Amino acid sequence: MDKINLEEFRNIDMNPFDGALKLISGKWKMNLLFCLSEFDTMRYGEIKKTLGSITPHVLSVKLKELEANELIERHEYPQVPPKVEYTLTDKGRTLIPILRSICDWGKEYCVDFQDKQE
Amino acid sequence: MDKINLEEFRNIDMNPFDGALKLISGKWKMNLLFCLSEFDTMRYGEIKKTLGSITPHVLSVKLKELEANELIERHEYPQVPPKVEYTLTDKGRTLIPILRSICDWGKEYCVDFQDKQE
DNA sequence: TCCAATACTATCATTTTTGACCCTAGGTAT
DNA sequence: ATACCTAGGGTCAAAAATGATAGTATTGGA
Repeated sequence: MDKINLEEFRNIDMNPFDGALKLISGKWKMNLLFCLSEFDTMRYGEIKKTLGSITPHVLSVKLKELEANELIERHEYPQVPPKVEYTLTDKGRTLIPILRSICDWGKEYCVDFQDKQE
Repeated sequence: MDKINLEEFRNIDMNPFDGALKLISGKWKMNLLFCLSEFDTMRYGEIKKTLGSITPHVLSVKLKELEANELIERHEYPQVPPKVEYTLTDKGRTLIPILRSICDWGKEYCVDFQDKQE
């Protein structure tokens, strides 16, 4: 009787949210962005070293995706051995506050993660 | 000659960042949190409807993960047909600013995603 | 001549994530 | 008696993401 029309009970536009996620979600992507937000310029090898367990393949795939989405830039120096530097673009830099706040949140709520492994 | 020790060129503590990601990354998870941040209380069916393409199985898996991490709470009403409501916990609510800023970022930088499909 | 250095690529293998589909409980309305 | 309602669970299957491993190019130096 007092049944409401469930077809339109309430709605939300997830598009901008999904759109953002499409660019920044996926393993390693946010880590890469965070790295570059902390250290303006990094070479391929430095990133790899900093992330530790990422494989070269995955790293280059992710770097390419981020570059395709214009969040990072690739600067190649014509020398041997090769030297390639990565930086955030202006668009990428607008993510810095978000990345920082995620890190801060982690500091507050995920500190004891390591030690809790029994 | 001027070779530096690459073993310690620079360092960063990714732990809090990774810790945070561990709780909120993965498909659907942020969407769920975002949903619940927009609508304080939602029933299982409402969430499913709002997210559209999520399957019941995946939805319940994700809800459980978020609950296990104390980001959301499950309130079950002893009635038939069943009624279960989900809300953010206090801890989960601390994510709201982050979720909102991601959405805002998406509005600014990912608006034309839909139309650009040719 | 051969090795070192760097930033990758290519080719699989594997893991992780996601989805399809059907099933259940147990009051209520028909 | 029986279909209906909701919030899932169970069991595969499929797809997507990630990983392992080895290899390439170039040039200066031992």
